[in-house]
Amino acid sequence: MQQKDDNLKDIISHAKEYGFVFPSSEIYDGLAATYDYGQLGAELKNNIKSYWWKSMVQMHENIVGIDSAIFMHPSVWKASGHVDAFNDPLIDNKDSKKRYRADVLIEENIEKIRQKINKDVAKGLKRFGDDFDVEQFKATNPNVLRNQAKIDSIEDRMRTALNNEDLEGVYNLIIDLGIACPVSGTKNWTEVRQFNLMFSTELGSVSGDASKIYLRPETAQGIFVNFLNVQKTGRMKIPFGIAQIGKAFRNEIVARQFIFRMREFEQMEMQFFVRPGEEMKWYEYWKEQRMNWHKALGLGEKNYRLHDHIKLAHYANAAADIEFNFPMGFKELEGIHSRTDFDLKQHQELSGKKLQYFDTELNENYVPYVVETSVGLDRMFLSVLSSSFKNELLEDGKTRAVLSLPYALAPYKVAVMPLLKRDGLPEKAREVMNLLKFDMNCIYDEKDTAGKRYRRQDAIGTPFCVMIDHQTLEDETVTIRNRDTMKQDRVSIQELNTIIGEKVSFNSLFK
RNA sequence: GCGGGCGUAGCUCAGGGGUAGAGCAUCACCUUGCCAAGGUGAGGGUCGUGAGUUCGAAUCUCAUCGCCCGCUCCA
Repeated sequence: MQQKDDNLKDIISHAKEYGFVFPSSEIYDGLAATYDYGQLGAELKNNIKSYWWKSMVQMHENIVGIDSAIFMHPSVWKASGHVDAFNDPLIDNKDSKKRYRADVLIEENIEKIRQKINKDVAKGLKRFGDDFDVEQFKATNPNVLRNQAKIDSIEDRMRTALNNEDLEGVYNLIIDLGIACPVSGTKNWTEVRQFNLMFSTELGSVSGDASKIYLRPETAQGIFVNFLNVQKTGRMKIPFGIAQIGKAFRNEIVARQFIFRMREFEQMEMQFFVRPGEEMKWYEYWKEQRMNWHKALGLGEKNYRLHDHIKLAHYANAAADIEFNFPMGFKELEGIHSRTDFDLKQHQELSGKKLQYFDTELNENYVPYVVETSVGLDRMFLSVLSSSFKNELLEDGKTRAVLSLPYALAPYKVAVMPLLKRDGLPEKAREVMNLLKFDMNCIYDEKDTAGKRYRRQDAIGTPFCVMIDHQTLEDETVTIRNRDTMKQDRVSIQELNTIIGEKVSFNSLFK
């Protein structure tokens, strides 16, 4: 484990040193768990997006892509369940260091009082036997009445406080009830704090409740609200999918572990609309497809595993994670969920608009079921980076830092370099670079010794280095050096585009 | 929020009361010429911030801020 943590540290500093990922706002001491992608990170990230987009959208006739807004109508999040389900008042016990949901603590207290009533009822039953009228007893017994009044008053105070978002009121209620921590037994509480999953902001220039809107906590809803738009304008026939890449925001209580869990992150999602009753078939189909997609990258098959969820979210009837062996251990990389017709039905209800599909084969209308695939782009980035980063021990006892990125994902595909900074070699190198730069991202480097330059390219994952030497001037050939084998071949300049182009193309991944 | 760790040059760190150092990196020149770390020179730091103690604080005290790790939450 120690080894693994150190490994993550090395990756973080390597990422910073070479311009992949910087801590955000670093000159102001940074902002917790927020990161910026640098010049090479942006290239790598874009390449990952391309890999996903090409394989999901362009290679499936029945999947199209959209790009919806981050701001959405507030009702969207009521419909999706996000407003109600993720809005918890939390409180900490200072002695046990345990954190509780404040409303749950109060509920438990109420439950205790309810038990007292039940005890009294049980006593009555024992004493009077079959003649005992439970309802009448509850309505008249002073003990029961007193306890019931207590419950009513607590529930009333709690409801009022929660509805008014009066956190102090919730705190006072806990204190007044004398609730103690089950672990430490003390009543030494922190204040009650609200943890909202969603970030909110004000739309328009006048602040007020009416203009409060949220930053989307998932991109999926942008797809659901456009279901009909896309289906009709694209004349889509079920089964079909809508894909999207975009940012989402979640106010995680702890956002940690580099770019693995951030409050601002990017998702690559596809919602696949299917006939009711066929969802499990497609769920299995996409589980397999998505796993194959990951494995095609060649980061190591043993680094992936499938984890089926036992506890399901409120909208799902089946769910699985594709987990990756990150430096911190196996963690979720992609989720595949059978979301049923929950979302479309909810939107249909709240919007009052029919969100249905007329199936000409069945000759009937229905709300489609949905199978979702959702990859964390930043997690994908980390999986690629962490599994590619190596400190190799070479035969001569020296070490080299190398990023063995999949060729298609590498920020630069080729580095062009003159062996010497004179004799017309730099000019010739520029010529070669001009030949290649329209087809692939190139970098030019003439500083330092050849070996040093090779190492620099290894460290940023550039698959190929083309060296222009004196022989080049005579016969138009160059050496091309491979990042992984460190072997060189001499080839003619004319062949370069084909030779390199073939190897760095996405096609090799799709086959 | 709690607990722990850490803030000195771009990076890795040394220095623990007398006014800031090394290696690497950067830049220039020389040398070499296909797998990093040859030579010479140069630039670069109000030692996280603020207060206190002291003749004097990077160094001691207190506070504060930030980052990292762990715990609580997680679609």
